[in-house]
Amino acid sequence: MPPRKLSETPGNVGKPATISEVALLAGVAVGTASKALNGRGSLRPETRQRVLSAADQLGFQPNRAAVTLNSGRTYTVGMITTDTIGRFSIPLMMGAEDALGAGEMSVFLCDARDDPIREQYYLRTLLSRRVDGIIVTGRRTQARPPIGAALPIPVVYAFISSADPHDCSVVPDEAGGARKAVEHLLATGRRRVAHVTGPEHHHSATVRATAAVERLASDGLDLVGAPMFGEWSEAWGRQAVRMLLGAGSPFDAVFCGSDQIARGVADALQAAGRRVPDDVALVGFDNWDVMALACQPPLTSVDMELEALGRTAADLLLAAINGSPSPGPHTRPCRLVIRDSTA
Amino acid sequence: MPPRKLSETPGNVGKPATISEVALLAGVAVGTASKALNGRGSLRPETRQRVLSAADQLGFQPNRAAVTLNSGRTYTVGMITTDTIGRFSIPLMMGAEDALGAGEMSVFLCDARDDPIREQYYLRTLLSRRVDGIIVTGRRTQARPPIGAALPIPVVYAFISSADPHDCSVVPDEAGGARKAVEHLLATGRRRVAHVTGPEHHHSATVRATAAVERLASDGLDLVGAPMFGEWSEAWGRQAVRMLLGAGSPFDAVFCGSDQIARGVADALQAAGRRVPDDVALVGFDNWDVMALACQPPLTSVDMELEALGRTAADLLLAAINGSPSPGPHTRPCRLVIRDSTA
DNA sequence: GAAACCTCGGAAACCGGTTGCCGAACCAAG
DNA sequence: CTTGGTTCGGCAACCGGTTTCCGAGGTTTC
Repeated sequence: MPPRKLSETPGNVGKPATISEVALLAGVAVGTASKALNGRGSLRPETRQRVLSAADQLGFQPNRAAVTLNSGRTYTVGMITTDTIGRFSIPLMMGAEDALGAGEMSVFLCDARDDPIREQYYLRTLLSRRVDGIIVTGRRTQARPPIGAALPIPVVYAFISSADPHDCSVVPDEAGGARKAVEHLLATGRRRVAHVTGPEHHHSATVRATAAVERLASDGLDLVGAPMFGEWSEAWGRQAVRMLLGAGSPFDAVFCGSDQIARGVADALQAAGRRVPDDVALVGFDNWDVMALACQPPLTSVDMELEALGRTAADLLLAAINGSPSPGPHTRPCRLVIRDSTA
Repeated sequence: MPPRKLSETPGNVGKPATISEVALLAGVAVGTASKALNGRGSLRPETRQRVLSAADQLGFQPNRAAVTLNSGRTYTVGMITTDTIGRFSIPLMMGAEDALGAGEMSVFLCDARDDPIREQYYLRTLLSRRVDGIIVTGRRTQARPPIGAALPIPVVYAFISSADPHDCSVVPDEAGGARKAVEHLLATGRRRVAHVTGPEHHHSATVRATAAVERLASDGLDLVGAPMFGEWSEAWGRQAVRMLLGAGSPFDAVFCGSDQIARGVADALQAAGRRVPDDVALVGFDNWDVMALACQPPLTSVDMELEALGRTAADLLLAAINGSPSPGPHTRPCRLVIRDSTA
């Protein structure tokens, strides 16, 4: 990114300059100006310089539509969030936008709002605009039907995955994240671990619960009770603690399916006179700073590294656009962030 | 440059067809096909139909670059978030994207990350892509320097405002929101209101505090103590309550500059044995569902209606693109959402 | 001094649509 | 049969660049 002056006044006003105006000012033909600006052809250095300074003087910026028309490339990708732009989409989008911007790509933002009609509308729009590729993101990790069949451009699914195993999908290793959480609890001496999480029909909830159970089993341990499926809410976390305490089975750790649940659990434990982490250690999921840091005590949590995931998705898309596709599912590790709730 | 693949799949969702292919299939000239598809010129209905079904059969979508090239319009706008995409930008962006999508416009997403260099880079990119207009958003309502001088396309500032009073800015009426909050507390019989808010150097904090003080004064009342400036965090809310209780001045309501602060206040009040709303009524700001609903009790809060604000900004931009600019600042009212914390 | 070779830059085709202009074909009227 | 008016659709210029091809002029070589 070359440092430019903030106000190139002559070029800023009115209509953008065209290459023919540049050529006229430099006293050359249009084609020659094009070569000079792109470092093509063989020109006398002096001529090239004359064109360059004319372009600079006029604040010339090539019209991308014209460039697109004969290169076939738009240097643009579409990003479709299948559901509403939310807490999970944002870091994904930021990571992707970052990686694409570094590759001189611009990003079309499309918010499909869980509506298949809108989704297809945006798909058609993007194809009409001849984007070089598409990233599909969403809130849930569950596999979804491909967004289209036999598309002329590469598509990468980020966070969500495509039901077609040949499609390129980038997903977090949620099971691995859950294992890391359990391992950390075991390493700090906990043996009686309960699990409170979201609804059973939610893919993430079952994957994480299953991984937690299996990891405990490989150390010959059982979960305290069954995995407690409920909602992704603080209220459910509080309620679950009341149920746990009522059941009477002792427990010294709770692994939660989300930070919101964990925070509800923390509040309810405190209200019941149980100390965190002394009596009960607590691990959340998502590493959502708003929850994890405001919780008392601050929450150990599993971070899915969504921004890096978005960046990876963008890199894979760029590679596919440049002719090196990486079909199939790709998994990225989660990271455990240790804070006071398990100290 | 790989050679263009010709139709290998019978599926029409495949590679983009050109208008000349449509014309060939329909047995007409290219220009005629164009007229048929756009309802221009005078064609026999039968001919028009033949072209339309040919286009349908090939899944024809006009190449937007070509359309752009001779209309000069891209049907695209840029959206620059000056700071990181976050909690405030999202509803703004969603609202704007919604309104623009309804107008057949696509949106370029640019995340400037509080970096002026990135901002100018994106501005140049957008201008090079000949977007029809630009929306500038950000996290803070404070006026900022114009993003560029004498730009050839309209610019609308949403949430943040431009320091140039001739620029079109759409901002929430934060002072009005604060007044509504105070009025509601007064209407429910509270007389001793404290105010806990964010840092004094933050524009929103001072605007809201000033409005609250003035509204109380117009009823002949004073704030309990001075406005308490601190951070936008729960921890500060908790600390402020300890300070308030320590100071000894009785209070029956706390108006908070954010929901996060309010939640901290709620927790600390409960820990101190004060009941909400019986002993102390509580009003937050932002109506951030995650905080306002999870708070115990659920929080009365001021909603800045950011999504509607984004929609308004987009509508103003569309109007400006179509030749009817609305320069200067525009203010949109806030809405008070009443919940149990002031019941 | 002539032929071969370079250098440099202009002319024009092309990308994929849109649109103004013009002429062919058809019809009715004189 | 000619004239005038209409209808319909083709031709070609144009949008703003990129790229290929080619030729003018200068230089080298024998």
